[in-house]
Amino acid sequence: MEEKMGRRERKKMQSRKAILDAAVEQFSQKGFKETSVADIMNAADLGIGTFYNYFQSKEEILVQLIQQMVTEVAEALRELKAANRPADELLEAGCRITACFLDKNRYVLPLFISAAEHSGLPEGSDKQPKVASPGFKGLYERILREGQERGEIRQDVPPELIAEMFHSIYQAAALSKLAISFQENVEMKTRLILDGIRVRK
Amino acid sequence: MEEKMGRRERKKMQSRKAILDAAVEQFSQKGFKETSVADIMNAADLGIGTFYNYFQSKEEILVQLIQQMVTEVAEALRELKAANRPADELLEAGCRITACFLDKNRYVLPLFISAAEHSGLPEGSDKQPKVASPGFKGLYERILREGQERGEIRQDVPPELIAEMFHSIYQAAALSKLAISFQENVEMKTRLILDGIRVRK
DNA sequence: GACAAAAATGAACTATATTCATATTTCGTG
DNA sequence: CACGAAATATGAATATAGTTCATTTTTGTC
Repeated sequence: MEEKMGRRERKKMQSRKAILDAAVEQFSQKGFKETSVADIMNAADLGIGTFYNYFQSKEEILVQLIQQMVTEVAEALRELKAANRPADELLEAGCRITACFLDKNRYVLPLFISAAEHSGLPEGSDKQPKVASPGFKGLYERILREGQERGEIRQDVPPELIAEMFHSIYQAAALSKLAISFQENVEMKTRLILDGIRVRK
Repeated sequence: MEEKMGRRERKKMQSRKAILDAAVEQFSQKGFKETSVADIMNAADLGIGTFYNYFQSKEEILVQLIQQMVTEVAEALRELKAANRPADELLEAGCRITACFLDKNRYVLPLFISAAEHSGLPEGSDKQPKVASPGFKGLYERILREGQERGEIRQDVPPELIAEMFHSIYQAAALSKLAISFQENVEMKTRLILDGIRVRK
């Protein structure tokens, strides 16, 4: 890989990072819609026009932020999966990892939610950004499928469906107004699902 | 109740309905964000300014639309609940009613989703419209609680949590890209949860 | 130091939500 | 019926924010 990097590229990375950081800060504080591109660029101490040298639109930066976070968590999950543990254990651990990540990075919750917004666009719309979930959902799906192959998970539940369910649990927990913590919320639900899909001995 | 209504009020209702209908049509077709107030009012054959005699903002009309739909479904559920059937049966029927309603009213799905958008706003924001869910979630919660009292539902699962879970299932199904129908999607997940929370005999 | 490529910039452009002063319609009253 | 007041309708004007672009500034090379 390229380890060398001219001053130019380094500077460009710096600006990019400054914009991303400022965006996280502003989005977390005021929400996506209430944050203007001008807000972001002021916080980043850069001219407004500069924004469009790095991102195609205000929406794109949100998508990239989410993408980045999902990748980070998915990476941790993938490592765990390599250890070849039974599916239910993996899923429970996965939920713990995710919850832990979100707990440490409180600011992502509002972003996570803002992402849902874009799904409101009608099917064909070319503006529709393909948001991050495949990374997550695909991984969960594979874990479940392999669990089925090993006879740990019931055969009569479609993995895509359960994966979707796990995903929606995170989404819902992020929005939750309940008194319990994100972690508790997600763990209880996860265990419930696992009880439902585990092959009973 | 007032059954009498002057021509004036009748006309006002007419305009209101025209705007709501036009909004549903336009939102369903182009999505919330892509629909302008002008689009709505053109479709309703009314002046643009008139919109603001009926709704405070473009967001408010979305909230009212959702509110209206949720109320409609919740009403059907409430009737069913009066029949005093066991909780799991009620919940399964509830899911069927909701799925059926959404199937008949395809246009609400995009709206349903657009509603999530507003949850992205930070907590304190006075702009945050309190969206519809309480009607739904509250009802599910009560059904679950009564099921617990009758010993049909496990005591160790907080009803608020399960209610939230059901809610998120609908949300997710609306967004789902899976091949199966909304109805199938929701029914499978519902049965899974029910299996998890029913008291085993 | 001079030239070219890359990056930064903010004024100008565009689109759209919202306001508002005015016009039109409705309806009770003399 | 006529009149005035209250309700409703209206679209031009305003304000805001995303995006473009011609220009300037910075960076790297010879």
